[in-house]
Amino acid sequence: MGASKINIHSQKAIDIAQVAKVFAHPARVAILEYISNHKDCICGDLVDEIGLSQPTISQHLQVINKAGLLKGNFKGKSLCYCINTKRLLQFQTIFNSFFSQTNNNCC
Amino acid sequence: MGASKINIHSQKAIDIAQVAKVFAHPARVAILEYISNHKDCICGDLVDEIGLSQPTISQHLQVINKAGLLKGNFKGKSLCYCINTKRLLQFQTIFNSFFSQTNNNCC
DNA sequence: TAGTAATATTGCAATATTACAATAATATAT
DNA sequence: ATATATTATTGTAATATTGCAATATTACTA
Repeated sequence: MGASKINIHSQKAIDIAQVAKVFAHPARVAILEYISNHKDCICGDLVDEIGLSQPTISQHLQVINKAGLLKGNFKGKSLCYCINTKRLLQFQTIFNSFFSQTNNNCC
Repeated sequence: MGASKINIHSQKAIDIAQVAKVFAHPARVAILEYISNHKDCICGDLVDEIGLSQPTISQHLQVINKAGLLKGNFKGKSLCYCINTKRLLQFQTIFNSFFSQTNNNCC
């Protein structure tokens, strides 16, 4: 019982849900916005900017990264988080195809 | 402490996250697809189609409904669930504006 | 007004997510 | 190599989500 009975769903539905989950938390939305608005890639101050602790930010970054949305130098002192533009476009495509397929009206 | 520290985020980020949450579960994606693919609005067999119990489907429908994505006759025997096209388009607009704003590349 | 057929609500259990303190790991500079 | 500055990981607690059984509600019909 309980949560997560995902094995009964189609792969397509699972994929869409997984993409949506990345954006399903305000912190991750804010992180993505901040990164994209700072071309100098000084991303260490996400903690100050967003107001969550460093481990929490790191966790959210991991979620974003696992979804393939990050690019850059991930290690050391002068690291650099950037948006993976190609992947983001894929996400947009997935969403828009879902939207256009769903945009019927029967009543 | 623990979860939900949403008061620190911008309204915009919260809005996007809330929209995303609707699509962040395969069952809800499947429900939306099923409804949109059945113009006759015979939606009572969502339970059989998706493989979750009636209360669970009802809960997911409630989430979708609270987001404003449903239209139709919600009560009685011959009810009818339909997609609220206008609202869905709003969702699409919100997502696409987020995508286009975020689609930078600094590396 | 019962009876029927459908969805909604409630209560509860299991899992997932979120958040942070403490610690570990990594790369740079001295 | 050691110190420093940064991010990642681990452990733990709290909240949120998911799912179903049991029950309530709702509208239609005879």
